[in-house]
Amino acid sequence: MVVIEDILKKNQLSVTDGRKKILELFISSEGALAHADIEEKTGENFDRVTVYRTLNTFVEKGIIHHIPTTDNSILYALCKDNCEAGHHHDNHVHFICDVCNKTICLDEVTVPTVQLPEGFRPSHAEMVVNGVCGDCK
Amino acid sequence: MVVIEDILKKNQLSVTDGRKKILELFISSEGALAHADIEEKTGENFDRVTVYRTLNTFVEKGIIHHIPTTDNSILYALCKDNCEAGHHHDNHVHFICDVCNKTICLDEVTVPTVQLPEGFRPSHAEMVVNGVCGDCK
DNA sequence: GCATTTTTGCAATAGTGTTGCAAGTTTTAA
DNA sequence: TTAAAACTTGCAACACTATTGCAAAAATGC
Repeated sequence: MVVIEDILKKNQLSVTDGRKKILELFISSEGALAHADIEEKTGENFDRVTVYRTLNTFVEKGIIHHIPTTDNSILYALCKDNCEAGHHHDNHVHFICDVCNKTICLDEVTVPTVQLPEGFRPSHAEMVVNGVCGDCK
Repeated sequence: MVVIEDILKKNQLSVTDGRKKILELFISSEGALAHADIEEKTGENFDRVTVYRTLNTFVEKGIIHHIPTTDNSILYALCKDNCEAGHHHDNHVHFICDVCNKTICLDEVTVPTVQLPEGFRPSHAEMVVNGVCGDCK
């Protein structure tokens, strides 16, 4: 797939097998992925360390973003096109399905602003909703 | 302090040095605490395992609750009185100060409901706001 | 194609959380 | 007050997750 190489090149990254494979995984998967998912789905082809480094690189370049979770695991999902290196626009709500356990970016649902107490100034807000997703209902 | 022992007894827990010390810590600290904070602040007096088990016990009994974080660490904070074992009422917004790094429960700010896409049914929502707190402003 | 730059894999290390078990402490109730 | 029962603790061992340094390998630029 040429498209995948282009994404890497556009972000000034060397095109390597590992990066292509991992990026492909993100593109073809609906929900968010954890490090463990990636290791599993890429088979035994890559070193754990390579996966970690690739994920970090992708986050730095703004190709994927970090998703907050309630249960203390790290999840990643593809960024939309308006994300740039070091400046994410991922202010949407994340949804975790209690049934299929997928984490889904609700790109069309933005995090609402809340009224904070006197003296508090917000800079960023995250929201995670649990429940049953459209596929599992 | 007699009050601390009463809290433990009310929750059918044996009164031990470790539990008293850790509960005291929570009561006297403003923000949320991580496992590491507790180990640090209780000195070398307790085993790591004891701290883990005490925290789990407190969560089960509804004395403290789990706070979601963006950065994959586990934080705990005191529950308000209306929390009971197995049934938390901690649906308030949590605030993380970018300056002092404290995590604060905004008990008076409840998590807003958002409009989800067709077919999604929510069961629970968490919200974490970053920014500058009242003390650091 | 060759030199430079970047990435990878390995080994080692650190952090975090859990479990089994024996020893110690707290509770209960006589 | 004391002894048995119940519970908690500390230790050792283990598992999982993540990071770093370094040499070998691959990708890039010319």
